[in-house]
Amino acid sequence: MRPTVHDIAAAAGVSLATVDRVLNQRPGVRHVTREKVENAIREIGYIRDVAAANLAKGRTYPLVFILPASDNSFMHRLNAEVRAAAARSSVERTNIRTLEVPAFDPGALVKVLDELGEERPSGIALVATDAPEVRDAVDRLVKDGIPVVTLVSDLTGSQRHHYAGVDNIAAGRTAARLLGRFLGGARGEIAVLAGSMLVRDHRERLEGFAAVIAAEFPSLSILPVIEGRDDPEMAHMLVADALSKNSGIIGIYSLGAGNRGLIKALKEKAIDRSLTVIAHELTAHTRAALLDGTIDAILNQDAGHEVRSAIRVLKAKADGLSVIDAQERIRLDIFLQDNLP
Amino acid sequence: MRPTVHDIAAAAGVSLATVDRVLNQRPGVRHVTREKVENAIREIGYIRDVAAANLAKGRTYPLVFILPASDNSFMHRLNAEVRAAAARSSVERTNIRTLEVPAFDPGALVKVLDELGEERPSGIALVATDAPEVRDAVDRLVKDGIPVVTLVSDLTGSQRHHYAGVDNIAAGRTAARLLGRFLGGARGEIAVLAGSMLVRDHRERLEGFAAVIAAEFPSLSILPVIEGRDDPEMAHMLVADALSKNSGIIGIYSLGAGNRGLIKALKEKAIDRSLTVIAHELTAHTRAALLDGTIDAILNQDAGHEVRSAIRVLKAKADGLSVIDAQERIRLDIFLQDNLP
DNA sequence: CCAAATTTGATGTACGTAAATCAAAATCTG
DNA sequence: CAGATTTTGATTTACGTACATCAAATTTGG
Repeated sequence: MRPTVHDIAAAAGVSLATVDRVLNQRPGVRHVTREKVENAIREIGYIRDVAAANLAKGRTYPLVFILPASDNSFMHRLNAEVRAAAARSSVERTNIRTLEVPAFDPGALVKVLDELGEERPSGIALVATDAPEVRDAVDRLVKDGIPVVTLVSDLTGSQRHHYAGVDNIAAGRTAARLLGRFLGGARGEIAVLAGSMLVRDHRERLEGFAAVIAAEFPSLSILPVIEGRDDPEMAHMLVADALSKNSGIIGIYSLGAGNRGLIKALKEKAIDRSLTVIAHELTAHTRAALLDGTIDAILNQDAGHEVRSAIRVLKAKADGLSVIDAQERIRLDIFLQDNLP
Repeated sequence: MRPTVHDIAAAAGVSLATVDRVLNQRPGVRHVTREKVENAIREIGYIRDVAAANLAKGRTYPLVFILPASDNSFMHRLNAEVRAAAARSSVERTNIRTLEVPAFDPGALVKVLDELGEERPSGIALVATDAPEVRDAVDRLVKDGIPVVTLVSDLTGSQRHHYAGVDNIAAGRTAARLLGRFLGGARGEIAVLAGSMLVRDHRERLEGFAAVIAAEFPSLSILPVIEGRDDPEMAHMLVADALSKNSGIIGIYSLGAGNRGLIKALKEKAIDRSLTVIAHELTAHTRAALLDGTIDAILNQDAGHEVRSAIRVLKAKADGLSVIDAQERIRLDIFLQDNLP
């Protein structure tokens, strides 16, 4: 049987009340006594029964998710997953609130973060806009003892407790190797469709992609990045245009959203050409395109896993517990026609 | 606030004791009263607080993992993950026991399963040997109300509650497409190294692999399967032999274990040849081979995820709760040099 | 309609922890 | 050393559920 507070009391030769004072850092315990109790805790290997403690405290974990107000399918998905998690709140003792902030607006994000500093929720998960002032705001929260997890997009050099998202440099590198290998030594040009180079995850994907292409596939050259602002219409126009003008394009890497437009352009302009296409994010559209051969591979991050992981980590940090690292690593999913879920 | 048993009692106009009798299916409640209570439960949306219930019951979940006594790195890994989970037992209220049974021995497995039917643990996870008598033994357990999860290898047509493992047909198909695409239309022969065609997961991988090669890569032909019994020595010998005798081999698919031997053979016999190699299971050896270019891609199933998922599912089933399906889907990991964990 | 059987209610204890109160003991201050 | 202060102990209640006991009410059978 697992040791209880009573066992600590017996082992330390003190009363239950004193044990409680030590465990919950309440005042009124002499230094020597406190140490006696702490030693006993260590010796008998006491671990607080979090379930019982939460029951006694009537504890819930108020968590806040800060998401950008972006109108693309991935953010919708993320939002839906947060709501799904909120629907499990009563079982998980969480109390989840979602705040939407304008995308790419560090000022707005900082404002929200600072307000949350007053409110002191049990944890905060945010899709970070990578700016120094945001980093500082996050560091203030962390210093204040509030668990912070970055979601999907990380924050350079910040003190955030955890990042629940994929390694985007690795994603870009993987895309490059897949594309390069699929093209099998052919010579030609690669078009890259991104949302915006202002977003850190897109920048990182491009960085990884370009590095591997340059180092390992010298017969391929990357055209100037097409920025489609994650917007299907715009992506459609820009890609169609590029395909019309440049007949040397043999591959496309779509590292952001707006793939609906990309696919439309491909179906219009490239039925005769055998383009190799790698895209990010599994949606109804990209899935269909993968199955009909318009797209060759899809790289994906599972929004549901990211949200659930963020919640697990925030709860654990709030209780000062450790997490199972391997469990919280968000993996890059690679989908071909054959392994779609 | 979440409704409690008291709220049910009030809503149904009965006493706490009666609610308790209904909730825990104790006798001595008239049919009409039982229905009144059940309606109240449904109406106010009561959900039992599992943490409090477990506390009151002093409940633990005795779980049994049945693993084959195979001496390959994947099974070692699986074993280690079960032990790691057992180490978390006190926190998770589990009580995990591992039973090793001879591999490929349906009789031994059935015997163990039948004994467990007497013992009635909270749940059983087993690496199934795909045989009718095993299926029947599992179905007996399920009929008896014991939650059963197959792990890594599934059991055809059985009533098991859940399968915690990858879709091996999809894995084989994925391997084929990767290999085919990487080879870019070249003509030649593909060697397949398996453990044994008696194991269901290996058979399925081959089945998927062969289907896609036949359908989509007609320039490739598959050589008769090499059965290395998941043994490095044997794999080494057989692969070296095949490479010596057949200069038409341009690709290799290793769908089982024993990759250490494969890699050794490749380094000895194929330094001059540009073979494309796809292997299963990420180990220290395959990882190194992937990084130095000996292997081109690794397909992997995460043993840790499989074990943790099996435990979550068994606990949920034991409590009659539902699981988050997306969370319990075991994904096929595809690793290239660039996205290794 | 009465006795027997069944159903229901009332109540208490337990699980492991948190939190509060009050009294007793120990320590410190002057 | 008295008195003030700090530290410690003892005890109680609570969280939401499980489970047991005994009494009271209701239903059933004859």
